[in-house]
Amino acid sequence: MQQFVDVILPLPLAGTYTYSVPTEYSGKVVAGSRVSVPLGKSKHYTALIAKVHNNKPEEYTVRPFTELLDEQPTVLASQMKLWEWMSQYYMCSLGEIFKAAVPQGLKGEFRPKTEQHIKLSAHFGNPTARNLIEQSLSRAPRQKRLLATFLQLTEQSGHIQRHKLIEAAGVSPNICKELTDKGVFEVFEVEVGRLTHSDTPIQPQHTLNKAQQKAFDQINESFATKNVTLLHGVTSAGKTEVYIHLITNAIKSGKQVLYMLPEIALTKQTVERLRRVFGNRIGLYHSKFSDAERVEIWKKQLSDASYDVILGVRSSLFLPFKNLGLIIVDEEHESSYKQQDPAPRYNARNAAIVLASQFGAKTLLGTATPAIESYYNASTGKYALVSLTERYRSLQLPHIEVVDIQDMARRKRMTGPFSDPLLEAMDSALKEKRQIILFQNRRGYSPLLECRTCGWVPRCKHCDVSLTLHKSTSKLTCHYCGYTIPAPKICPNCEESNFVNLGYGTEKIEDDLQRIFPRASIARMDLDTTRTRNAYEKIISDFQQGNTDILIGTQMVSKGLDFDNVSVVGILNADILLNYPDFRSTERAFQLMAQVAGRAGRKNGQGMVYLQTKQPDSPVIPLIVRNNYIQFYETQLQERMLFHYPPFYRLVYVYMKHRDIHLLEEFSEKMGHRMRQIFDYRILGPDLPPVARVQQLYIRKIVLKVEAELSQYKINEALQNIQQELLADRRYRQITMYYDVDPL
DNA sequence: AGCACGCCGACT
DNA sequence: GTCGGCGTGCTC
Repeated sequence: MQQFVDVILPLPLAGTYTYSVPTEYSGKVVAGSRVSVPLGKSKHYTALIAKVHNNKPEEYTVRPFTELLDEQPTVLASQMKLWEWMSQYYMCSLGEIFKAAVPQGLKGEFRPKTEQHIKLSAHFGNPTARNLIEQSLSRAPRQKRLLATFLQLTEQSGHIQRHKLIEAAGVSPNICKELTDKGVFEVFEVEVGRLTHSDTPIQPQHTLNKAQQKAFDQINESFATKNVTLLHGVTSAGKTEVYIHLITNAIKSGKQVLYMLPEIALTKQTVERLRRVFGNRIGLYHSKFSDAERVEIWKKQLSDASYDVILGVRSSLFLPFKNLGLIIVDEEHESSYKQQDPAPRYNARNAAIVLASQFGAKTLLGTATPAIESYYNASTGKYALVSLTERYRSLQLPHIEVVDIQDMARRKRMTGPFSDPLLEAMDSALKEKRQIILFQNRRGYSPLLECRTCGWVPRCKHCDVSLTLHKSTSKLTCHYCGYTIPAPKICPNCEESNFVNLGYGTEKIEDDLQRIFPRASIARMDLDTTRTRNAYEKIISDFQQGNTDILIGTQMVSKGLDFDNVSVVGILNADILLNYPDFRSTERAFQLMAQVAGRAGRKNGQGMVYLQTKQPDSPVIPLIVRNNYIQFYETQLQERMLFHYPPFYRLVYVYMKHRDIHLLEEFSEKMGHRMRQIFDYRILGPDLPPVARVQQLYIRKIVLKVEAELSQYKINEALQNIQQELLADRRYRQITMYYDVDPL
């Protein structure tokens, strides 16, 4: 009988596509195997078989697939089960999950990962191209813009990733093709990534101290009755040691373990600690790994010699497992477990719990500052709760001093962003050869450049935000889309040269500090200084070895770094965190400040934390000072209940994007109206999101708040029906819509 | 996503 | 009339 396969394509297409099975492959195809399929006139893709069947589709002529690429499935049935749950719950296509889950090397046509880059054609010098802009492209504004963007972005390198160029110019890919067809651009492929390996000799594991042993026992006990356990352990309580013992147990009973960490906590330190115990039985999965290595790990997981332990980031939960027994989600409160863009917009912590339950495995969530939702689940008995309150080797918690910077400024006791008490503490720390960490949640030099004469502020031309000055490169950059222009010398509005830098980014803080402490060695850790994996490791190891006295950073400095010699931590401006316009701002501020504070006072006495703020009376401040999580949790829970937020209500954000603001407004109003008919008071908006325009596209957002006990399945179904209904109108076809379920 | 098709405005 | 830019819609 003629066989057919429904396949998932690595494209943002809603459903599956059906191909016939060529006779040579009949009986050999199974779900999870990859096939090469033709699509459209000349394209070929690597697709994944979702289903094998005998039902011939009647509405169109079926084409046969070209080649079966696997003898054995590349994606196991257990993985597909997770994908299906994810696609339903997070309202995204299987294709989008396929794209995110499977390394490029398994999707592409067997060749190593390449990127398409654009350069000017050989006979086109830069001057010729500029000429072209002026003259022959005068009737093609889109192509002109693309070429201008190209010239601007490739001043030094001469080439750029095709995708990035198209995005930066905000044009459709067609425009790029046209310039290529014309012979202005040339496309060439750049290979990316190669793998590395390291070996650490195996050492016996440490024994647990009394408190750790107690927590270990309680966790094992809890697993008898609960599927999920929350380990609430103060910073430096040695949670990792407890994890190691749990992992050892699981391996002994023949099970696999997935140990997840947020990206920035997965440092060399953690890896080496685990390698010392588990040697080659542990596999790493990190987003900065080359694709070749990721393919290798994937294949190893499919083989009989799969790793016992996978230590990895968010996406590691997509790896093949055959016999999963335990998932550990460390720093479970971390927002980086939530993928924001692109789809699938999933929360890896929650998806891990689903994955574990599909295997009949247990999940352990660990953190010093649990997410409100997680602690709520623990207190209602949905999760078990285990506390670890004693710091390892009885380290003292740091003393936190709140500094009112408004009052300090009035009394002339501020030097730029630094208060006198902080400077004095830093001065004596430096004299004692102790180290300092300064935290400022803003990168760049200055978030706002303003003309003193006329008040002009440079703004991104694609997005609805002001540009941040980066002094080291003399450029203004948009932190949303990356749009970059040279910093102006005179104001384009009034032609005066009278700029003032308002606010402080990490770069300016580094600058100012070097002037105050000229002999101190200062390092900065933020997105700009850690573009490559090596740069990141170098900053950390330099600091650890004492080569750096002061480390300035964004939230990167708050995570999983164990430094023994830090005696002073400065939180330069808590107000940026506290004033964030969002229902989670207090939670985030508490978590971040508690984590940053936890970096101080590791050895030799008590550390000091200086918490600078203009709002010393904010109710969350004393809770941070006393490290009182429980009270913080209770006040937050009250607010969440009062204002209908998680964990009592579930949120779904509905986003709509389009180039034409009028069409978008009309559509979003209709959408809001239709949603209200079904969900009534649970609908807010449509509204403008905080950044209402990104890369030439206008954005509107509708918020859906539903009682947590209502059926998530039915809600998603209703939403999708409304979408289908409204997009049936041809005029709205071009509007992009997507959902963010359980947003952060 | 990427490509072909076809509408429409500009210019010989 | 024709050329070419660029939006639209389809791909099993």
